[in-house]
Amino acid sequence: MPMGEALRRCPDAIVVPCRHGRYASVSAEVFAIFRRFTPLVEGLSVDEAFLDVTASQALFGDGAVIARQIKDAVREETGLTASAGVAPCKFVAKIASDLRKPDGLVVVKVDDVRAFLDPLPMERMWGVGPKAAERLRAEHFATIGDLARAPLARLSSLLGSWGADVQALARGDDQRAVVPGRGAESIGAEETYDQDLTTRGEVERWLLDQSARVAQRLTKADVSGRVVVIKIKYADFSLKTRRVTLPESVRDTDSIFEAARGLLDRVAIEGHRVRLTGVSVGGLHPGAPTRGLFPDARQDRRQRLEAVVAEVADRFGGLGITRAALLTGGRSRAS
DNA sequence: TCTGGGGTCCTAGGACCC
DNA sequence: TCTGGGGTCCTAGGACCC
Repeated sequence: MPMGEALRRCPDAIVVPCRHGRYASVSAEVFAIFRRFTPLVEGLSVDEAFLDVTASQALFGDGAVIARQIKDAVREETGLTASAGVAPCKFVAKIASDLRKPDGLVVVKVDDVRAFLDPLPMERMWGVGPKAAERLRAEHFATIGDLARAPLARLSSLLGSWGADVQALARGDDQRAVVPGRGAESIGAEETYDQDLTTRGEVERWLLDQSARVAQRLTKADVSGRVVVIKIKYADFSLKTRRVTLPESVRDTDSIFEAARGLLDRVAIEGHRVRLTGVSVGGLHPGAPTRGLFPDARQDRRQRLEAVVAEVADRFGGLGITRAALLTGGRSRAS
């Protein structure tokens, strides 16, 4: 729930700030442990990854042995428990790892895949969320086995072109390879406000703040992007997104904010109650922008300014340096 | 119960070009 | 001058995941 609501209900609550930097560094330690066993590590999120250990078994033992070693190393070196699933394909491994959290280890051998999947509720499947589950349930589907056995035409009429993929997965047929080193495809910042924003000025101030944070993260990750997206959620939770593809990629606060402000002309603000705003940059590629929207000298200064701001934030936490426009008379964040 | 913040992927329609 | 198919890019929205 929004922090404001939590504190209303629980005025004596102790609020502990998130430590994203800490989570990132522990995540790096854990991923480094994974890479001791195979270079084929595909990160899924900060705390989850696929490992292809097919070629590592001669060195370390079979999948179950490797999973045990990784769990032990993670516990010894970071103090964290980890859950693992060992299976012939990604889809089954993912389900297996979810089954006995925390500190679980579930092994599914090739010949046991169908027997393992069949009785599980279909909601266990990756990609079957509340909406799809509701539709399937109405047609009396309940387990993954039901999906595996259904006439394909029936699944296709319910799920469209996705039906065939779902059935293949339900039968344990997943040919997808483990693809290491996939970087982020977009980087964004957003906030839900404790009190709705009602004026364009307030919304712009937050978009500037969010643009600055995105610029910092882009700079730190050494990537730039051409697509700028804004997100506006109203008090009734309806959502609007507007995006623009720029002629050149960007990564500095001013360029991102200028694009965001332009997009703001295309959504209604005055007279509406805005509960959330967000800015993100996609279409990412490695490195600084090759050519900027501004003359070189100016672009160059912006780049250097952005690098310094990122470094200060890195050393002192949060926005060590910020813009004067962000310091005056605004409303506080919900969390 | 009403709803964090960070993402990914897919679809459908429109513009544009050859 | 009109028509059509195919490809690509862009945009908005939705479902889903951690």
